[in-house]
Amino acid sequence: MFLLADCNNFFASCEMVFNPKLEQKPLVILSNNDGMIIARSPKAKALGVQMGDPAYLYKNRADIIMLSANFVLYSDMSQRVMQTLAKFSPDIEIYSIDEAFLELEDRADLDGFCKEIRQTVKQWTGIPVSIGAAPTKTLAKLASEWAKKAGGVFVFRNNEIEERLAQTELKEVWGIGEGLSDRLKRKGIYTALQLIQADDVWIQKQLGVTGFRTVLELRGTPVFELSEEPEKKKSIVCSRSFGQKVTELSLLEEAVASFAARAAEKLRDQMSLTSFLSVFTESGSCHVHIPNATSYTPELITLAKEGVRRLFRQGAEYRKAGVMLGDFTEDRQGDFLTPAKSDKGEAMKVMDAINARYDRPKVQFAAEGIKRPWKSRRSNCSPKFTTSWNELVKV
DNA sequence: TCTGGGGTCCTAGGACCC
DNA sequence: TCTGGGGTCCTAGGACCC
Repeated sequence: MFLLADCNNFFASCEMVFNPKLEQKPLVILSNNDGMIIARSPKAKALGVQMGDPAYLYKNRADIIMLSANFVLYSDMSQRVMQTLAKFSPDIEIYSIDEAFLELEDRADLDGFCKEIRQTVKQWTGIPVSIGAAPTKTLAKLASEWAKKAGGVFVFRNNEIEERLAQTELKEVWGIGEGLSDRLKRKGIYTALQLIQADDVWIQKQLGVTGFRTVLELRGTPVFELSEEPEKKKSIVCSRSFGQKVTELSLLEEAVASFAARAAEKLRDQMSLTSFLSVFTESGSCHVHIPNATSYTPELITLAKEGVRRLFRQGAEYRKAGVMLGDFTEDRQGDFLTPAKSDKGEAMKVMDAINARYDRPKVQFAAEGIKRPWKSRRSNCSPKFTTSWNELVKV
């Protein structure tokens, strides 16, 4: 059986753990730059606040608490939840910041086991989770949604498929988004049950092979396996909206240098080298092939700055920019002109180690800027309760 | 007059996920 | 006036190979 453990209102729940007064209030968490709503507490949902709503819609609502996103806190809390879940099965796939699949043998008391998991996560971390259990990952995803209305746990076996799927709308299904859902509706398919009863060839034609796999899973045939090892990324992006419009080239250079440095950190973290860099703004992009694959921040900063100089137009107002890395390798293909050995890698290791160890100020490159007027707005952010000695929760 | 059959790689765009 | 930041996979079509 596959279990999907899904944290309820995850970002809002993280805030409530350290500030229980928030439990009584409509609470929303804002995206970077405080632009839009990316998480809502139950009370905020009850008021009709939608995911993705722009923040300004609620600016004058004194009853709604709005917090800037505190991703440092959320990812630390996520790790605690995942470590707790891993105690219950060695076969665990961390699917996203707030979801994990577990795979285990079916058992008569599976319902009780799921309740125990839920209880333990709540007690050890403070985070409420919903758990769905089913013979396939796609059905487990559905079950976890039903769990939210069934006391937190829902165990789902093959003999209930028809009955349940008859009441399941297409867009609730993992892998079927709004586009495909609308397309199928126009063909007269409204429920998941109608979909799994359709003709195989027809389904493949409408949904492609990915959609067909989803249908097999809905029928109770496992297709998607648990992937326990996090795959290495094939591309890495770092992009941000600016806190204020940027019109000066020097500031735009600072920003992309800083994005390149963050992307390079992620690249070294998965021990890859990149041979492709792209710089982009709202109005265009500039791609560079890198002959000697690298993860050395200064080289990437240089390329990013060159790229943005080519994109820059005097008089234009820039609201966001980003850097993307791609075409990764693990080994450098040497050439006669590049020294085989250098201390570049060691320098990056030391820098990464210092930055991992200390909260702030971080070691950074001068090119990333000091004052950074382009930084995203984060006007109402909670402390880093669990990761900064200066911001520990006070009791 | 009549003209095959089998591949690969790359890219852009679309769809989806959190 | 104000609206994030990441990722993945698949497909079709073009270009090319023998």
